[in-house]
Amino acid sequence: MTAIASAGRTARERARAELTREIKQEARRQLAAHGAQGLSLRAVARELGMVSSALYRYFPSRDELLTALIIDAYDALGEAAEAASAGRPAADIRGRWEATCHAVRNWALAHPHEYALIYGSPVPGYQAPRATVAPATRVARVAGGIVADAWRVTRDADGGYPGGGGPGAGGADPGAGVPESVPRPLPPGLAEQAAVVADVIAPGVPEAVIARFLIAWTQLFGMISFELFGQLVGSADPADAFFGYAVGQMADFTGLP
Amino acid sequence: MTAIASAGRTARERARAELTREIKQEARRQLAAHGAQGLSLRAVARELGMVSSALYRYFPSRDELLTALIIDAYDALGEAAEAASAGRPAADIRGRWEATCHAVRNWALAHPHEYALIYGSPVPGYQAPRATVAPATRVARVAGGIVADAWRVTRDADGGYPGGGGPGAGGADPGAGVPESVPRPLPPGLAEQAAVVADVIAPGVPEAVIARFLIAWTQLFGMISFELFGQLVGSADPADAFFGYAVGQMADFTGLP
DNA sequence: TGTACATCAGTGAACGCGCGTTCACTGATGTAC
DNA sequence: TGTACATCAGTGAACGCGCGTTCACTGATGTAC
Repeated sequence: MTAIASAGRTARERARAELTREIKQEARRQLAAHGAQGLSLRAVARELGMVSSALYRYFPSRDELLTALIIDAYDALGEAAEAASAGRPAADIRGRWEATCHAVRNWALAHPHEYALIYGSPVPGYQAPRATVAPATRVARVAGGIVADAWRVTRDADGGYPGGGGPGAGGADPGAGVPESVPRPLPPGLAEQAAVVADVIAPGVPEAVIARFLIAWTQLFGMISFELFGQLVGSADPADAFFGYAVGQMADFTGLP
Repeated sequence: MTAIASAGRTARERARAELTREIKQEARRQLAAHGAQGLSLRAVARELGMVSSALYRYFPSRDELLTALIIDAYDALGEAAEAASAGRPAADIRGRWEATCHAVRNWALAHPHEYALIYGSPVPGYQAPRATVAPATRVARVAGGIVADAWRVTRDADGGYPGGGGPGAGGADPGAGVPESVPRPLPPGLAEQAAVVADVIAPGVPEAVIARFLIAWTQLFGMISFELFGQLVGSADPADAFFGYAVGQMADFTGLP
């Protein structure tokens, strides 16, 4: 019985860590059954065989418990995306993009209520605290990294990145031909916003590419939300084929090699 | 005092219609304040100066009231889209598309909680009845009509609709060039689903075009949801410029002239 | 190593609140003759 | 046109339920000497 230097040193600390985990786990179950608004401290306590007031030793209020669940959800999604991207060779840019998109969808399908918690309608009366901002960007960072790599590769190859003739580019090109390839100049405010996004998530990538990436990104989550929330019933449901197709199309659209 | 043949004939009927309207109106206010789960019959009655049991003369249960609100929301959104599209000349296809997209966004911004009610996370424990299906398709019908018109125009002009060389087309074209214009073959299930969508919403339009339209459509709602639910904070917020840009890009992508 | 004290987890009762729905009722409005 | 009866809107009390949070408490665990 050597003293194992585990995470929680004393028995108290270990018990506390474990119960904290169990509370969140049970809360997640409740989330799945009754939604965020239906998450009840009393029900969680009941299920764990505790008295409701005991939970206040672990979370100072219901909202703090919700916050913990939100942060965990963002982290789990971010981790899934990171693993998916890392599972492909760094040079396989399109493979990383597709794997990441599918990982996001798969996580959402596997944890629909946690997905709804972070990407669905906000819980009325609940204001997400600052602590949730950082974990929220984690998944976008994965995608941004892929776009940044794509940009570097394409530029080094021939500088022929569509609509991205350099930072701030995307000037009017009246060229005819296939409509969807007409580059449009970025409207005033968007270029600045895209520059900020690039700084945070994909340094060095021109604004025009970031703008297209944002379009692809909102498409991805719009598609997943539609699938999850039942909006595709009667059209692209089941959504597997549509999803795979859209992911490829949006990779093209963003200009991934 | 001639007998005015108004909608409700007797005084009772008129009073009933009016109160029904007032109840829904007050319920909408509650929705905005506390979300769908926080909608309370008692609170609605209280606000109207009635006793809670009186509401049961108008709606047999809380869920029926929710259903009425959902149907009204779909109808209001559909009507806004129809008006926007009809406000442009029929031949101005891109103008109709952009007006429709902006109308959807503007309605969502003006009625965020009603938008959340129909496009946000589903209310747990509430199962939308069949009666909500038809109104739900109304807004999509507007967009489908525009795509159908676009298809007719482009085909009659030169048959050069991108990726749409006829129904069921979209075959592999290995052409190099700008990445986002590479037509990809539709995966197995998607072509059939797209054909069904075409039948309902945009008759005669080839599957490949419908598939792109579905991508544009999910992008539109993904973007609006991100804006409304606070997911764009730190990137494309405020979203006006991004929205306008994306609408144009997705019109290109769908192949609108 | 053993004792005295401080810290902490969990209890059980209580506060004050709101909810959806049912039911027997009163009184006003509408209808048939 | 006037009366008798049926329909319907709204009342008020009640049922049975669940919720978040506070508080004084007991007893176990940890720490300092």
